[in-house]
Amino acid sequence: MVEQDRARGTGPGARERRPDRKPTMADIAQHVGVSRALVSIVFRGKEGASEETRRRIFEAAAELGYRPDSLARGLRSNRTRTLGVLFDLRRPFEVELVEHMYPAAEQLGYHLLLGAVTPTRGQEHVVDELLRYRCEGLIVVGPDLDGHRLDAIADEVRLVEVGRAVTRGPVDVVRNDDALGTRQAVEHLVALGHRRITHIDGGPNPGASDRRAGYQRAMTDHGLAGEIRVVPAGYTDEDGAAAGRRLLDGPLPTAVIAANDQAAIGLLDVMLRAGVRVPQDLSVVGYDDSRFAKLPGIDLTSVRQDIPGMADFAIKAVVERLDLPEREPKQIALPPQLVVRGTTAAPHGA
Amino acid sequence: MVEQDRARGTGPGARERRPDRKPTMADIAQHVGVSRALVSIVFRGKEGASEETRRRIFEAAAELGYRPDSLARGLRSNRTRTLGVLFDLRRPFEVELVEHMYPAAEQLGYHLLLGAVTPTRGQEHVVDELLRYRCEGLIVVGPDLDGHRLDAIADEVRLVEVGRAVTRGPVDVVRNDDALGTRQAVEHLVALGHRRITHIDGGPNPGASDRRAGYQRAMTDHGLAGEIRVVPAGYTDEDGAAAGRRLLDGPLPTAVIAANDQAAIGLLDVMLRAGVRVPQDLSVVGYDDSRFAKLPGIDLTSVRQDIPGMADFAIKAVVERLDLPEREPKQIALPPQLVVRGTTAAPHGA
DNA sequence: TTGTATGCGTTATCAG
DNA sequence: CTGATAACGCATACAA
Repeated sequence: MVEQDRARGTGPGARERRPDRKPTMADIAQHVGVSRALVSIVFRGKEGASEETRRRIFEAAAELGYRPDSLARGLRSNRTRTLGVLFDLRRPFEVELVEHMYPAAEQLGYHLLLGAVTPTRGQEHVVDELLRYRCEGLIVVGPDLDGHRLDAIADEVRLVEVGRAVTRGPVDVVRNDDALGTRQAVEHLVALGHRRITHIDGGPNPGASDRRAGYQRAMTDHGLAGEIRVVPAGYTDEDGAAAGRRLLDGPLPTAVIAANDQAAIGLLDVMLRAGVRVPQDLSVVGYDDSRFAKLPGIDLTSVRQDIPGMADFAIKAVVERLDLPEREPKQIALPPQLVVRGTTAAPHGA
Repeated sequence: MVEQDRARGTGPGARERRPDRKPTMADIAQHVGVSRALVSIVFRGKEGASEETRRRIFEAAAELGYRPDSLARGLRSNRTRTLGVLFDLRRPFEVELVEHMYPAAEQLGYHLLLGAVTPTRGQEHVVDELLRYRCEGLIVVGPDLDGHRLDAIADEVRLVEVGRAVTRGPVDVVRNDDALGTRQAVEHLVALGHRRITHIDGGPNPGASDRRAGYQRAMTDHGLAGEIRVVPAGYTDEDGAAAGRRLLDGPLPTAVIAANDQAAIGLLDVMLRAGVRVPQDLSVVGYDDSRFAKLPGIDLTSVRQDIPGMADFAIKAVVERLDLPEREPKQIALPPQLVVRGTTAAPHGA
């Protein structure tokens, strides 16, 4: 019932101009006058073909517009050299992480297959899609799945988790040392002379509990256990703004450390509207060093995660486990770095 | 004779626990006790299998952890139902566009294959990669390639350009009506009572010339041709800040329309530092309605592009050209929408 | 250095 | 509904 036989010059007429069929290895073999196998050898860069033959084959390929077929190649060789990356397109942090994975993968001879989680596509769906393409490793950024589900996946494919560990299985984990980040913030403020430093908490969000713990331990280590204050909030502007309003009800601290930049910005806005000067009356530190932090007019002191380092580790970990089947999974927490900008200064009394 | 020889439990030992090989259709056919062809029919959702059989097959697939192989499927059927999307990971606008393409593609039964352009991967490279995976259509967001190169690509695959047209070939183009956006901004300001409205130009960047032209025509249409002022700038904070400093040298206009949000923010910062109150002394309009515009403390009136509409059009266009081979390529410019926030108000004298 | 034969997992067609 | 058979484009041992 496929009645549309669109005869594109089927007859004996000339058909050199536009090949209506994608050229294959057979076409270029015939064009050059060698066997298909030899063409395969040349395209894989294996030895077994003379320099002259290589040249002629590449020439013919360029002329005919030939391009190796990834599907056929992966199917036949049972080796796709592809790594799936699961991440959330709406999170700039994750997008930036992915961007840095490319050079690392390329250098090791692997391709990246992007699996974007969006409001319409859950993690399950994306993992399934990636696995259908036979990716050999999977890098899951900010996993939301429960541990059991990821355990099952780790059974089929090498797995790396970025951001947090949700699995007990043979899985590499790379994350930011969140606690160290807030510790650096505390130490920066203490060095400036602050003592009354309040933490705007991130609630149940990823990394938030470590950031809080880091704050608390650092305060304690500096003899400021008595000054510890934690205001419950979250990771949004609105959370930060609400925390700011609560802060305004009582005597202000001289500095706050927010669980992330968004919350810091919401708080900043409330403070400025209330006539609180930053950094003269109040120092503010964010977390993530997002693009917002760098904006003129915000210029927020913030904690930067080592994104290139995390991307690099994730790629190398999965490739190593692919190459060395018995390598033990590793877990690592990379140190962040405090970026000092205009929202922190010595407190009034100092 | 090729049918039965892949005996799973060949040896006498039990090895049911962990299949060390990825299950295939043959495995699940054998498990259920039907033919492989029938399993194929069921997984393709074609008619020819009883309800009962379907159920048993899906059950067995779930039990064995079977997943259809996209590589083999695409290779054999010569139909991947995959659309390649070329975009720049570092541009939030493009990322958001891609996010909105998913539901549209899914609904039409197509998959998206993401081809991210990064500092280490040029457009050429990405196009090549996408084509190797046999995607049937290609959506190029913000094309940088020269026309000739894209013409050649349009020859191999259905092509849609988003953002601007660089090709003369059979290509669909969807873009924002940039001129209409600045016209809306002008009309908003005129309605508020402004007459001295200056444009902060976007230089050679995409869309900038249309935005400038829209401003000029709208001013003229409102009898304000004599008030037209264009300050050369660009798309960055710094460009906007420099333009702001130039503005401060002379008598200020009552309103400015920046070529994009970034420039508006840079200008905003310079103005606020110089003691110019916004919107009391100066109204400011941005373009793009980026995440920055929505930030508390910025709250920028801005022109929002119809991102879902553009994504939708792009997907539908490429799918239509796939299904209806003779459909003529379309070009369309979608109307943007002005989002009024806190940086615009009536001028002093009004 | 080059050619031959086989199969990867699937779709697709055909006759039973 | 079954079972056999032929591709799809390529990789890869093995023969020449």
